Amino acid sequence: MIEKQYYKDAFERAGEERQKKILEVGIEEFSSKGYENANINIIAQKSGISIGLMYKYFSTKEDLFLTCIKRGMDILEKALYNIMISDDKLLVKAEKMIRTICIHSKKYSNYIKMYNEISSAKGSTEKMKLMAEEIETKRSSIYITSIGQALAKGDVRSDLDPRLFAFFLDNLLTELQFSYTCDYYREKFKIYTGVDVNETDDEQVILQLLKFIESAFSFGKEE
Amino acid sequence: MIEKQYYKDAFERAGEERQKKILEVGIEEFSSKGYENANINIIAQKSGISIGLMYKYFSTKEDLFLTCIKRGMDILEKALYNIMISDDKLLVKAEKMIRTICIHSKKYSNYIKMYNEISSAKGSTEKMKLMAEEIETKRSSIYITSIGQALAKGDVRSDLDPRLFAFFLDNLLTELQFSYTCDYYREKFKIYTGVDVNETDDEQVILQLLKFIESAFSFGKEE
Amino acid sequence: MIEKQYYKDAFERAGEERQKKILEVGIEEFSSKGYENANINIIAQKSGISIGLMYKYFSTKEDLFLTCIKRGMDILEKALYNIMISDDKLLVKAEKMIRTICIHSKKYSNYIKMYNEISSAKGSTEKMKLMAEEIETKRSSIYITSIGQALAKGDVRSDLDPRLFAFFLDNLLTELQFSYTCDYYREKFKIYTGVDVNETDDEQVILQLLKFIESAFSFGKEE
Amino acid sequence: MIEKQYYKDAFERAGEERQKKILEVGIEEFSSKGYENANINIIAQKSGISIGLMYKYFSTKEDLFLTCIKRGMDILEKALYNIMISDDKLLVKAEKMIRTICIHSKKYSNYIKMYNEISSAKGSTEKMKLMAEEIETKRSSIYITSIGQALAKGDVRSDLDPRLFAFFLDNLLTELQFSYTCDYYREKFKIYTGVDVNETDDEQVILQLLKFIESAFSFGKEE
DNA sequence: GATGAATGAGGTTTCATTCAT
DNA sequence: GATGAATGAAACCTCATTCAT
Repeated sequence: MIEKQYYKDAFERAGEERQKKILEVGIEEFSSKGYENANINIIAQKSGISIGLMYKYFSTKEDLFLTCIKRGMDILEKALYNIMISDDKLLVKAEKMIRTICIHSKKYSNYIKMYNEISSAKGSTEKMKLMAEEIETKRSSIYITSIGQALAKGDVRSDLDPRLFAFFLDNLLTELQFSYTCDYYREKFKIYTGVDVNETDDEQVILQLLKFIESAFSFGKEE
Repeated sequence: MIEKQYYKDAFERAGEERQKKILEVGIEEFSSKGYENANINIIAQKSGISIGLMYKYFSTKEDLFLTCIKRGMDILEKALYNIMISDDKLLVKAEKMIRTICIHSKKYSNYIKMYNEISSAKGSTEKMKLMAEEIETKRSSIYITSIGQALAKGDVRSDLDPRLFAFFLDNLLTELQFSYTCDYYREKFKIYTGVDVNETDDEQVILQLLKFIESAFSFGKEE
Repeated sequence: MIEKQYYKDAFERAGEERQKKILEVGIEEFSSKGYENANINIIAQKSGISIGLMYKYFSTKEDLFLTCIKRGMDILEKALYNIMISDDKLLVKAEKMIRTICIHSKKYSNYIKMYNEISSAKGSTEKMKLMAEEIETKRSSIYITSIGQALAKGDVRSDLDPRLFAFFLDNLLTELQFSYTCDYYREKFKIYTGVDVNETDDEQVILQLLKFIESAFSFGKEE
Repeated sequence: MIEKQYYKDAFERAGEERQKKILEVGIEEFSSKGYENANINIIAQKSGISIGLMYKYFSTKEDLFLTCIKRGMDILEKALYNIMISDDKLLVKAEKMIRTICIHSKKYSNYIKMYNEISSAKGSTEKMKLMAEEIETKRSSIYITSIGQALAKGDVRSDLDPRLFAFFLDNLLTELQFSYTCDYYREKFKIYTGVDVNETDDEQVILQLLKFIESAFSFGKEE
């Protein structure tokens, strides 16, 4: 995987302050209105730069969007990465990750919303595919590696396919993220559990999800 | 939950042939271009009716969209419902459902794409919420009831929260649907498993997912 | 002046009940939304008839509008006519008329609003001119005749032009009507007098207007 | 009263030439077709600018309309103001004003038509009310102040209410304006006087109106 | 007489992108 | 580097009127 950049060189030469501002404003705009309804002229204006300069930094609206996504994902990924790098057993890692996601989803809800946005973008361009590749490759390697290690140590059942189990694990965590941040998924969460995600008992959710995952990984494992 | 209709009465009076045509064209347009980029004038044109008449049938673009979604979901739901209504044990039901989803996701990919679209719509209006409520209430009741019955019969571990486990189960199946149909999720699937979803061995995916679910439900269960 | 009808013969053959209903609904729609924004389909619907039948009764939206106007004006004109037919002196008549206008403007505000609407219609068609002719000819004859009689009796100053004075009198009364009913004129009234027309002391307005008119007509008159 | 502006800042930055052109074209369009039937695309085109730029100058069609009105009214108001600022007695001022209105109504007929248009606009928005307030407050202060001064000097009868008399005076002059410019009112004028306003003897109209006003103000005045 | 389905031109407004300065 | 004026295609939605039944 190549670390691709979606901005022009000029953006790198811009001050860090300005970079940060543009991305912050962009993330706010894209996450609240969605890609199609976000207005790049307004993003420029709120960032305190001219629209002309904006196009010196990014070739298209899409590139700005992609750069915002990447920034959001990078921050989130770092948090998850630090957890997974530890020596803990898989299930301890899983627990930490779930807890982190509960906390982070609330704190960085805009990032999750953007991730939700991109995950439903139509007309997957080559750039979008690159983006998916970048984000998901990072994540998947964390999961797959961890499961692989656990498998080698005999910590988990031996008949599981590490890639597919990593996939399922990611699916559950991704949906949990959305449930904490995105309108539709929050509504869905409420319908299933009967309570709004804001007033839910996080511990109960975590406990049950851990049970779900734990058994999936441990079932039939030779002691 | 009230069965809400998003079309005007005039649409009901239109011939079945025409209804079908409009919905087909609409679903194709919405699923391929997304809500924002779909063009209602083109839908009318391709359906062989005037734009004026289109607005006699649906008050707004949103209403047409919602009607398309509902149509798609109803068809899919029926298939799932028939499986869940049987006397099979939970895990047998689960297997049948997973298989059905693999098949249906390919056949009715446009419906899934629309479902993906609505699940990331911004500015969730009251109507969108109603839609979510309708779709998810139906689905959740299938899962929750089934798990509840299994619980009563002692077929599954006794310490699980039926609502949350239903939620997790739905999460896994939803993501599987998307993986079979939506660009971003297909890319993601490929990254995790290493193969394109079109060329993957469905049996392997099904087998592994069943293992994942089976253990989650059965772990620690008293024999 | 020819008494022109703007409806088709079929409208005459329709039951009185229906005629009344259509006109009532039309007046409500036109006076509240204005000519351009009024919707003839809605008028038909609210009147309980089909749009097709509506066009059997009236050739165009304009004709329906004109018929509504006429109906409104006829009712109002009758009230004024009865006052003017009396034996009273001009100024007594004037007082009665002013009082009537205050009362009627409130009761039949929709008629006045339509009159205001037509008086600013653009692109004066031949029909509009006919309408103006009909309404204004009736009114003017009342004023001109009355002033003429007063002139003959020596009740008013001899150097006035009865037609122009009738014109000025009508101007004052027309504006008073509007002040009691139409948004813009109400605002204007408030600005000049300092109080909302709804909370104003009608007697003070009447008294002052009478003074204004009385002197205009009587000044320098030989006793 | 606050001097409100209905255009965006960008309009101010546009060259004076362009501003003038847009307003001229707008006034022509609005006054000839009325607000509803005026076409903002055509105004842009005739002004030699793109529709996009038009919307950089004015947020909505309504704002463009309001700006046109204001421009028209400002010019006219200045003319009236200069007359009223003089040392002349009230009746001399009145005569000058009437003469000015006769001349100006012909020269700036489009402005009067727009004023007529706004005075019958339905659904008076907050902006429309502000407009009314601005225009009428200026005018009323001219009349009320002048009458007040005349009252103080004993030039007019002492038992008149200056605000209401100002109101009546304005009513007469407003109707005169309309009679010289607006279709319906012209028709009405013809019906009352028997001659078309274009072929009428202005002097006779002025003379009679002055008589009407003069007596109203002077009647019973202590010599 | 009565219905109401059907038409389609037309108008307001938005916004990504360019380019002269 | 920086500005922001300018473009114009494109989309949603309305409604007077017709006509087959």
